Amino acid sequence: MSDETMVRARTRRAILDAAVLTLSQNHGASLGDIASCAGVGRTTLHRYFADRSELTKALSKHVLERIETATVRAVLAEGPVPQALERLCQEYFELGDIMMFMFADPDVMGGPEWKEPTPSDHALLKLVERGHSDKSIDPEATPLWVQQVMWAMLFAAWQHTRENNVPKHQALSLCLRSLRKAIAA
Amino acid sequence: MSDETMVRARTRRAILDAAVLTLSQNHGASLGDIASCAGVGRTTLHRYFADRSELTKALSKHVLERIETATVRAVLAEGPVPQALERLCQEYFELGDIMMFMFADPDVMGGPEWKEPTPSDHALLKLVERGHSDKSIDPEATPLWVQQVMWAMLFAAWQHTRENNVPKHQALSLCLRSLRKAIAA
DNA sequence: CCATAGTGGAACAGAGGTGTTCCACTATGG
DNA sequence: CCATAGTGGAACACCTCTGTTCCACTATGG
Repeated sequence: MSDETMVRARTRRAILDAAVLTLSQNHGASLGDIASCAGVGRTTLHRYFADRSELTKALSKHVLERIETATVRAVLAEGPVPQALERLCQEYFELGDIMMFMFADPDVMGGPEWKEPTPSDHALLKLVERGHSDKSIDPEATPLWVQQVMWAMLFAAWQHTRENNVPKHQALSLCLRSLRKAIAA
Repeated sequence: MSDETMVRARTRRAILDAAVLTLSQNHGASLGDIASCAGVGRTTLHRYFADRSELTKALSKHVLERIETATVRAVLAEGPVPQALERLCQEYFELGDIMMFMFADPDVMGGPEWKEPTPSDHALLKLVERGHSDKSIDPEATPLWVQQVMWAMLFAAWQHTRENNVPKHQALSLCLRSLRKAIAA
């Protein structure tokens, strides 16, 4: 796994990134579309991922990893709860294509690793509980609901930039403001 | 168009409803899937909609109509702004499959009638402006952003019932509460 | 220089969806 | 009763995507 050549690692990464980008725009894209988006022959794609299901599996793992590292970077355990949640949103907002890809292609989130809570889920759970303790989060808002609302708001922000040609920073600003108010005590 | 037999009108409606239901769950469903979900032969489906693009077109129109009637029922011009928005959310929430279908199948929203603002869009625009006038809506929240957030919250609520087995009334209650707070002044 | 890793393209068979035609069946109003 | 509207299913050719095989090409380190 990790004893791959530099070249192979780079190609592998290029294919995964291209898959995210292509599928985020066109859910029904063919493997040929993905390959050419990655600047790679379809044959080469099959050398790295034998069939579509394997690509999907790797893609799922790839997305999870990106989310995990983004969550870690937000250091949710530190500072006031509202600010921590804001940092998390900013990190997730940066993921961009990854996010829209998740919404556009629900099949990828069908694996067993998406059913059970990830470390990210746990970190957010703890954060919300902390917010309940120090009265900074609406007691009616359960951790699961906060999570749903956060992703929905991020989706809204990206959609806002796409459809209404709003600059990213402005969309993010609106997103953070609305989310903060929505779940405030 | 309107001089259809009762039988044909019923079958046509059954196919459209089945298409919404099927495609909301499985974006890549085949025409055969849709036909059998409607309790109809694939041949019959082709009698009503020559090819897939015609079905998509009719589906787009169907969805728009459902949204329009829901908007009308919310009588946005009457009563306090927050309550009016709440009524709108409740009406949209009732659409259920229609909503999730829209998010699951962006292709349907690609037609020209989705680019330019619909009567529903206009009604919501006026409502938000009224909310700005009487200080009941956050002045930073533009009509377009309010719209994005509303749909995102509705999506979150439906997702919340699907994934977390939360009763619909509870999800709707959370949705209304969070939306109200998010865009309040 | 050359052995090897990495790649692209052509070609193939298989699977599944699509659109069409044709025929047999059922129900319903005149 | 029977003519007609409405339907379902089988069969068909067509298309696209898929997964695979095979061969020729390029680059790079020893």
